[in-house]
Amino acid sequence: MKQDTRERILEVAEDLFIRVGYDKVSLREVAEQVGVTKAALYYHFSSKEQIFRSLLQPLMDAQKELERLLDRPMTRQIWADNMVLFVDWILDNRRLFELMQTNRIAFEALTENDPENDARHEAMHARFEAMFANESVPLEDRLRMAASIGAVGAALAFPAGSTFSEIGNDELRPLILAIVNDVLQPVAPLQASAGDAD
Amino acid sequence: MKQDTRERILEVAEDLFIRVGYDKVSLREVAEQVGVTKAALYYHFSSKEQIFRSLLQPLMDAQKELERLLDRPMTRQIWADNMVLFVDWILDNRRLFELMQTNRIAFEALTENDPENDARHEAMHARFEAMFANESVPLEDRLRMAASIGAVGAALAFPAGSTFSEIGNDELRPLILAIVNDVLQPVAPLQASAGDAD
DNA sequence: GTCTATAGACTGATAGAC
DNA sequence: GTCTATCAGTCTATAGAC
Repeated sequence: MKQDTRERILEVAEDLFIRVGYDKVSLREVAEQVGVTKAALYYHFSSKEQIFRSLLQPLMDAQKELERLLDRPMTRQIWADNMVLFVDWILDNRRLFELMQTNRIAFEALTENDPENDARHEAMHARFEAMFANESVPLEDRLRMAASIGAVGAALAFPAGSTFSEIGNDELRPLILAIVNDVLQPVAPLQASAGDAD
Repeated sequence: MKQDTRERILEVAEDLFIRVGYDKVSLREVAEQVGVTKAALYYHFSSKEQIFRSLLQPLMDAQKELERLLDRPMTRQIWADNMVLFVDWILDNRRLFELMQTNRIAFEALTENDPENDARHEAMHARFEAMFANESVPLEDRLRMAASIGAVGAALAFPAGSTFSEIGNDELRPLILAIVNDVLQPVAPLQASAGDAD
């Protein structure tokens, strides 16, 4: 029953960071809920930031893949292909995605202090901005690309409470892909969403 | 040139809250950038929270209207009508919307301390949750309603920098309404987006 | 209206006993 | 590995002079 303390810390921290917010959560609060003292936390992690970083590690890893995807010429069709991968990743990391959504600013500040990932993260930001500002792509297309991300985000972690959190991935996936398909309206329908259009 | 100090405080605070985050911004930082001392801030506002609250006041006011809209039976068509109003409101309050998006948690915590608006805000939350959990409405429809909000949000305040902030409302409005239309696929096309479908 | 100075309450983090 | 005790730093907010 008494699992590894390190993992209990991560669980409690993730829960509090999502519900209360990273900045507002004190280590005293985390320690209390885990059932140890603050000092015990510092045995397992070198800082509060390290706890946050540990939680976000899978996201940092996925960033490398994302970088590769953003390197292709951006058309609606290619973007639609990317979105399928994006949706699948999010479905496999729903809590993590929620953590990132509710602590966007703290997450950004994090990478700025990270000498290793900072360059990569900043490059990714620049790539996004360049993509959305690229006037050789119709404004409508760029808007639809941005909107498709937002649509997926809201479906999986709606601002006002995680409303669809009890719906299973198998049920959500085709519905979300169909929505993405409708937003992007690519030439060919997305896999798994064929025949789903209205 | 030297406008009212009170307004300069609000401007600087809004900018910093959006870029740095409400929790991370200290009043010392705000005062410095305004060109006064912390104490001067307290002459104009009773607390840090009051500054935030002043910035969010238009949003609190809009909440009453929102409440009315959510009180109708929820079909895709009605939701589509609501979204037109929602898009128009956001287009008229883009900075404010950005402030709310980047400080979602701080915003939520705010209303919890507000005896007047707390009941209203909580009721609105409950209404949203009930709406998205209402199993008499097809899951697909509920997902599309949530997604339409996210799509609009991302188009107007994308996580990675406010990318479309230099595009004018007149240009954005029909494009965004067309996207909403595609997400919701109501029986009749939305106004202003007719003939825009693929 | 704005200042200097400071109170009072946290916070993240460390030292050292067990 | 976990504890008690404590430090140094930062924050919001206030008191009182000008």
